[in-house]
Amino acid sequence: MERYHHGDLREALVQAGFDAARELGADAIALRDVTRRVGVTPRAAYRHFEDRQALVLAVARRAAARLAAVIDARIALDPEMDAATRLESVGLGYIAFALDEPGLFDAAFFAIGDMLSADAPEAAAAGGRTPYQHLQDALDRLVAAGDLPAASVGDAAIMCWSGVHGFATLTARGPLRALPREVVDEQACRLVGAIVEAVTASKATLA
Amino acid sequence: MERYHHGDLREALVQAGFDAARELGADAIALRDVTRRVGVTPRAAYRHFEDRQALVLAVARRAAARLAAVIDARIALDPEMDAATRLESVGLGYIAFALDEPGLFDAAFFAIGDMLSADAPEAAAAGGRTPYQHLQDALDRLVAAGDLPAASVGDAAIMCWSGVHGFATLTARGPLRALPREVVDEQACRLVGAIVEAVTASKATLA
DNA sequence: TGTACATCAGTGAACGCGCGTTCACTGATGTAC
DNA sequence: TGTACATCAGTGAACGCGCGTTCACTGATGTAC
Repeated sequence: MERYHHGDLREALVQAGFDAARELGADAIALRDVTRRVGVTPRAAYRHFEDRQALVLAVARRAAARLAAVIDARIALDPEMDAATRLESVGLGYIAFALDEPGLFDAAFFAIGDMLSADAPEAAAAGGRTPYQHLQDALDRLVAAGDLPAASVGDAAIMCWSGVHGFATLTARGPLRALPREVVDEQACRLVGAIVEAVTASKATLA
Repeated sequence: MERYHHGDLREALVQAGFDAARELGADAIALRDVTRRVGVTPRAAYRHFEDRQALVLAVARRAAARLAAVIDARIALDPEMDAATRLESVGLGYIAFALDEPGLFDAAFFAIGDMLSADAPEAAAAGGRTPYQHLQDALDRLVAAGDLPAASVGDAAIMCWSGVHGFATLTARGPLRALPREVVDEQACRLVGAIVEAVTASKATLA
């Protein structure tokens, strides 16, 4: 089974890094460890990646893609949901991912940054969207529905992302990590509901 | 000047760790590096700290105290401000600290967790309050002013902290770190304003 | 169809690094008499 | 007031670890003729 020419060593290395990140977060993505997992010499990694940083980035994109897939799945539950509900689904998917996969969430955060300016296709899920594109998309639908002025999309994106990311950070690995899961889930619903309400309420305030 | 018995080596080590964290964050607090900065043998640190973790915690508390001091200073600008303005000051102080001292902010986050259940006095600033106590205090004043139902304080705390922490993380070292400072400052004002509005609006919704 | 050979993907060993932690120790300090 | 001595706070050297990265190399592969 272990042939000399590996077949797709690059893929295997990214997957091993993904597994490592899942267990312990982005810092745990070590080039030596990853090659060890695959059963290959450390040197072999340099045939496929410039340096450690390049490997970490590839893993981060894969983790981001997984997050996008989680959001995809939430939306797929009810493709006909209205724009506000869709925005809530994006936020709740984000939080659920952070709680269920704190290591991957940590790693993904590395890659999500790319998505602001030039989006990396590797960070998209099967549905074709990156996590940030999901947020954008939901906000656009809110605009189309007349519940958000187009000029407020930028502010709304920052507000949604900040609230949801902060909550995810605090509860997944931060100071609120000791809260029981059901309490966290309930708080998440309330928080996301309040954010969406605040964002759409700005229609009246700013329009 | 360098006497054999150091005088207060413990204090010197915490300060050196603080300096290290300021430059590069919590991960940069290395026991060997810290003793090197102070000009002392690595072994000497074990006379004052159980292990590295204990040193990191001490530094984290000092960083949290610094954050509390920044908030103190904002509030001191106008001791007569109303409750809502005070809450905004807490949030804006939190964000400003993260932007001005990302390394210390990173380190402080370690310690802020303690503040939920048993507060560590070392994490308080001269004013006597820890960062989290500042938030609690501002919310209590909102309740006293009749702008927030007492039953909503818990939800409000999570909402405020999440929004502000997320924004701070995204802009200080996260994906939005490239935004120019003046844009960040303006967004911070809008975000904090919206959060406080949302929190106090819940009076109508929930009361 | 069979073989020569260039290309490519790995090997295996070594480098220097900084880390946390432990060893047996020694020099400085201050207290008891 | 002077000295013996227990206590304490440091020294200095070493341990084993895992890391990223570089070296010269060799075994496998597939293409050209």
